[in-house]
Amino acid sequence: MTQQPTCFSAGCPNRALFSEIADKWSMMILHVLDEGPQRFNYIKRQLEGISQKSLTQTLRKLERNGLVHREVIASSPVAVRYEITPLGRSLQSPFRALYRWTYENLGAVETARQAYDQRL
Amino acid sequence: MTQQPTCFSAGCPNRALFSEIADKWSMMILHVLDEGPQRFNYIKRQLEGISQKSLTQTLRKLERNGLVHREVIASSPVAVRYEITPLGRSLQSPFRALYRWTYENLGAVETARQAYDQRL
DNA sequence: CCGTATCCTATAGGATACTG
DNA sequence: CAGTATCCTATAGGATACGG
Repeated sequence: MTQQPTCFSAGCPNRALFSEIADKWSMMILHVLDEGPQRFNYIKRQLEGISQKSLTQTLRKLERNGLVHREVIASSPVAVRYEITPLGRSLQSPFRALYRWTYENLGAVETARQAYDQRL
Repeated sequence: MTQQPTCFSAGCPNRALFSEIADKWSMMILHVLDEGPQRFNYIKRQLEGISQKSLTQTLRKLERNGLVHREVIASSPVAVRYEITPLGRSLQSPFRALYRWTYENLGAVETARQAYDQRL
């Protein structure tokens, strides 16, 4: 254990939380909601390739973890607003740092892949 | 598309790279290798709960993406050294930022979960 | 010691159909 | 519109056995 607290044990709640949080859809949804509150189908249209089921599941997970607020507006037909919470907002900068890394280093990674694949 | 480049299309290589990179085991392996080059079974002992198969797969993926260097030392029995590359090192700070977030906000997340679960 | 090969199971997640 | 319910498949990943 170093002074920077890290945790490798199987039952570690941080490890579990990391697994829940660091997935593609969560990151993309929070990014969409960063612009402002949005409705279910608007989010769905932004995320090419997501199924309705996956979107619902991911939104529920985000809501349960306190990263997104869900508000039902009683109209006909019903409308639902999803809004990022302050806690969710605080997760943006780590996410952006990771995204920026992929953006800046994609070329290096692809070069490495070609080198690896040609050594076969 | 905002000025901060992000990409939501299904075929986006950044999106794929993010999915490959942002997993629990990759993050933990890079952290272990941050101390210095290590051997297969040492890494395995650090990561409670990982199977040999998963460790091999993840190490290969890291190697292919240029984040880890694998060196076979011809002895008997054979030894293998895994070493983090400069590219791998550059990924550490985004990872640490994400880990730090889980560490600092675990309490808030757990509170949110209790509130959510009691509204049923 | 460091794997590969095989089998097996659990889970994620797409497609589709239906509802308040 | 915003889901829920069901089915179905693909993939991840553990357990085990064996090999260089």
